[in-house]
Amino acid sequence: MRVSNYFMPTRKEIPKEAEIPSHQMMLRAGLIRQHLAGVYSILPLGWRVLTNIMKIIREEMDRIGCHEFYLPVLSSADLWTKSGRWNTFGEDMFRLKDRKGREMCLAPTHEEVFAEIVSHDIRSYRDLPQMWYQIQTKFRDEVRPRSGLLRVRQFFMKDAYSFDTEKAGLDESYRLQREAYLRIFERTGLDVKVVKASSGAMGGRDCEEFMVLSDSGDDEIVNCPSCGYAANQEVAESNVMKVYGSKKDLKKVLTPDKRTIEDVSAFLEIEPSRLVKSLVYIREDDKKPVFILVRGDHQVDEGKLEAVLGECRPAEPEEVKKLTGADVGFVSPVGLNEVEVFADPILEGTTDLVAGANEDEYHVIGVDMQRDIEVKRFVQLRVVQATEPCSVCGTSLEVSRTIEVGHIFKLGTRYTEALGAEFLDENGVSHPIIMGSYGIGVERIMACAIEKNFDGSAMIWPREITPFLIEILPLNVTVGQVADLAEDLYADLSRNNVSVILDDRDDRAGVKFKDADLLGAPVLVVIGERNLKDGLVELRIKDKRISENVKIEDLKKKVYEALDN
RNA sequence: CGGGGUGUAGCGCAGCCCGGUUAGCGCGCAUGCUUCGGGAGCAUGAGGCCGUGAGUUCAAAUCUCACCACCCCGACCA
Repeated sequence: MRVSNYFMPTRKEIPKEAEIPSHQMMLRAGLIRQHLAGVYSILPLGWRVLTNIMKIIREEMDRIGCHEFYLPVLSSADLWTKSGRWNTFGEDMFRLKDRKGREMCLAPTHEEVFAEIVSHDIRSYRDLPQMWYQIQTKFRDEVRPRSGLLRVRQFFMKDAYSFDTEKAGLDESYRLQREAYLRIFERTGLDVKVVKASSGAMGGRDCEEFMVLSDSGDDEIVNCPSCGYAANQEVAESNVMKVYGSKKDLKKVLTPDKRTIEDVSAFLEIEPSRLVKSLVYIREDDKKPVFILVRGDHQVDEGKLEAVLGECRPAEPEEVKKLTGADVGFVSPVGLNEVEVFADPILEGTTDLVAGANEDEYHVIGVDMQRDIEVKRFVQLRVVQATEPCSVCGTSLEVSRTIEVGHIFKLGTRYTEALGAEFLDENGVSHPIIMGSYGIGVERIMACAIEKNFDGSAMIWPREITPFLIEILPLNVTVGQVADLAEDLYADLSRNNVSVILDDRDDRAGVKFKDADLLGAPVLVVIGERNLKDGLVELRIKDKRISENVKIEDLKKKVYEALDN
């Protein structure tokens, strides 16, 4: 490729809509342009990176016997109604009607469509197991698209599905996918952490997420540097020591206008950890209120909460008032036995606590969890904070922001049962097929690779996904010898199918260097008059931090060496 | 959806408070001359429904209202 006729619209200034490094880089280097919130055009340079990533994914999927499909994006409402997701996907699904008024959607994922194919064309245990995948555009009407390509409404997903006759088979399919994922992320140059996660709307049992540590991410993981325990915050646990306290009688105290933990704690001169934080949530299925209790210095994690309660929402202040007779800030389950209570385990058996009195301007002290509150279930609902002890080995935990690049699920029979995908076993007995689901966000891989390899002005791409492996930079193409040498090297590399780009523009050196920095080829050959006088050419192996002047006669040999390692 | 912010030339911004000539600056773009190993210098030039609509006014980029778009922070996901 020649820069002179390539479309690579670089930008000197950072577009103001971009805050995170990958977004800035992609706009400045001319990889993408925004079309709508969360919808981007991918320009030639960006497309080269994405196709490289897809190529790696295809190779690794093929390697484990997973076969590529191409499924429709347009999908009928019927199918989604059968699986129950026409409703549960809610607003996140793009919906439309055809000219006859038939309801359809733009598929946000493809469990249903694959399961439908299985249900039609797989009959026997002899046909199983199968692993299928596709790399396809997905549409999700995200509540808030953001962070460049990290959270968008139209994106490429590699989604794979496994179909097995028994649980052990699913375990094996899952293992194969998991290992393929690790290879994919290694080849794309990402350092991933595999964490336990919540399966959320997908349903199913076990699942793990592949996370790249980055401050630009919008996920939080907890991990133990010692034993390797790692989990998404939404399922993470820790082992905080209980503080028991002494037995005291319950006593009502005046706490005028002290509504927050900080206020009450300061006013009564009692540590926040001695307070009980009582929150009221309304469960969506039966519309009943529930009390959620955590220690005063802790936060409730709504992800964990939903895992226990199902869908729920914080109660409105009026609802709290009606339930307890007091304003938010003065409430607790003390004396309200008819309301269900879920409490964090570190409160279990503790005493001498402070809680709301269910009367405005009053709290109660001397609360005894056992004596004064009837807890339905003790379960970890709190946000795990950094430095809390690991529940496995006791080491101080780390909490990090991450970007989710992959997610694998052991789905089980949720979709196959709903869609009637069954097989006959050796005895002619019918069983639902056991399914697994495995996703990768293709653009997110690109964004993550940038987050790790862009320093604000220059990019160095990982070799397997770089748009070009090597760039040739003749500094002054009007000088015959410079141009000739560049053209000669370019012709040679092209002949050998090396991914090469030649900046043959008659432009100033500074401009060409800056564009080369944004282009990010790991190998750069700088051909300038100054060095040429001494018979030298500059070879930069940027991903190895090497820069050397090599003799013209050694150039090709050195270049191929640089490309090889 | 709740909270915060921004819409003026392709990009980055000033002007708006306190209405009043042909709406400005930098970058980029075009042409010419000079320059030529890290986003050059000089000169000339093209490029604007001041987000949209309604209102107030003799007069609106500027004031009022509504709407729209985009960005950021929170709840969902690859």
